[in-house]
Amino acid sequence: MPHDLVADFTSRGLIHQSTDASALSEWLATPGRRIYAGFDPTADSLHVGHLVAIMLLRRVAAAGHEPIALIGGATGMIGDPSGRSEERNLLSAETLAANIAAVDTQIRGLLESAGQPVHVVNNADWMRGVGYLEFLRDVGKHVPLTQMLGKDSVKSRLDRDGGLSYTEFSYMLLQAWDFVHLADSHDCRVQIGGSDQWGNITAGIELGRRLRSLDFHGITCPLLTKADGTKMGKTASGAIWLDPARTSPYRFYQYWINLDDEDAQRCLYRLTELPIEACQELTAEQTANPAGRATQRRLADEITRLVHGDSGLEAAQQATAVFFGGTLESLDDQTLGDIFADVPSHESLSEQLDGEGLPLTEALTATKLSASRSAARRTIEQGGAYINNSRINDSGYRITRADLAGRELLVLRSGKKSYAVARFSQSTS
RNA sequence: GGGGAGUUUCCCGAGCGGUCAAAGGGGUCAGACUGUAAAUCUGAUGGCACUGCCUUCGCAGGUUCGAAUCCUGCACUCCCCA
Repeated sequence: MPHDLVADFTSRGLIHQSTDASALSEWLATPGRRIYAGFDPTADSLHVGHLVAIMLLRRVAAAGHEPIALIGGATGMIGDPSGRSEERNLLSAETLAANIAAVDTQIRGLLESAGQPVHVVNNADWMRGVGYLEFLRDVGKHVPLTQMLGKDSVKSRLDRDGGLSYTEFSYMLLQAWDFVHLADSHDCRVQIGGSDQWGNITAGIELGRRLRSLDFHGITCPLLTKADGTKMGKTASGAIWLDPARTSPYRFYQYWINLDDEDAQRCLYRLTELPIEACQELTAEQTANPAGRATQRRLADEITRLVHGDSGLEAAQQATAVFFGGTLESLDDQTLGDIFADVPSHESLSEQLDGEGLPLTEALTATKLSASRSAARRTIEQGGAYINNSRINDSGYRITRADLAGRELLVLRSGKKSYAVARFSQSTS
């Protein structure tokens, strides 16, 4: 099923800039070409923003080529100024090592099912032994300053008050050298990345020409942004992570379900492996019946399955079905218990329900549904608080055993879509 | 080295001795309308034992019945002249 990679990218709106298209197509006409994209280990998990690059590499594999995922163990020590308005904080060596290990595992998990050999490399492995003088002579000598100063990433930062440090300024040299190194070690000639990587990629292309007399190619894809201009995957409460310990499958799934129509449609093309025709059908269905949210549902299904597997998707769907499915009448502890771990939840002792009961404000803050008791009180007074989906208007309300949905669980809700399950277990002491 | 401007609640930004938990905007949260959408409208937005109390206006002191507002010192930021 290999197909034309460039055509595939183009039809999905994945090309922002690229080097000479005909030369690129010619190179890619032979199956098994190695193509790389880089990931800097800035945290111990990838997040939604990295998903585009991951999907690009999966498409590379689907097109019969071999993806190389480069983890920036070396470059991560420096910090890429691209797309950044401020100097980055340097990470400690220990943090970095932990991040690299975690990201390595994630990337393999996401790419190995794509059906081609996957190469995961760490540029620290080849940068570590390189001395400063050696690097300046072998690499720096071949990069004109005018070229470096001309990069948008550098220019925009120089225009700002903060400027940028020599360290960050040098970043592109490292990435350029990575490209040359991968050409040497893996015969890799193509680098792909987000549109903010264009400057770094072309730096590598230039270096390849000077040092090896080779033609390198590059493709960047548009940075995934939402219709309102903000970055994809950013919410008020932080990034949406791929690590289930940071962002539960349920939250992850809900993120996609909640996208507005326009964003969901774009993501369908760019972040799923559904054939173009299927995408078109879904968007048509969406237009015909907006309330069905066909695009959002399919998008959430596809991405959640890829990242969290069938079991993660199932858990997310189950929780969604229970919370958004209408009545909560038929709730039993079994069903809720399964959801318990996946949504913000809280466990406390059932004794709290005896006597006067547990203040609802207390329960809302304990489940993180409200930031403070004042906030909880406000939510209740404004009509945003629910127990088992019935609205509670009394900010002095106390939860008692009568409120339990099953034997020991009940569902709290704040606003339209924030749910939490509270469990009241018997004291063990 | 000299001269000037600044540091306010999540962010921007008013305030220049009491009526200041501090205008306005943004963001966020809740409500209405909807489709778990967008847009729009409404309300809320430091904490708590909430008609009250406590903590906040760079940091540390001081003046005053009373300070975000005045004085002193310190830290950091920016601008101009060298």
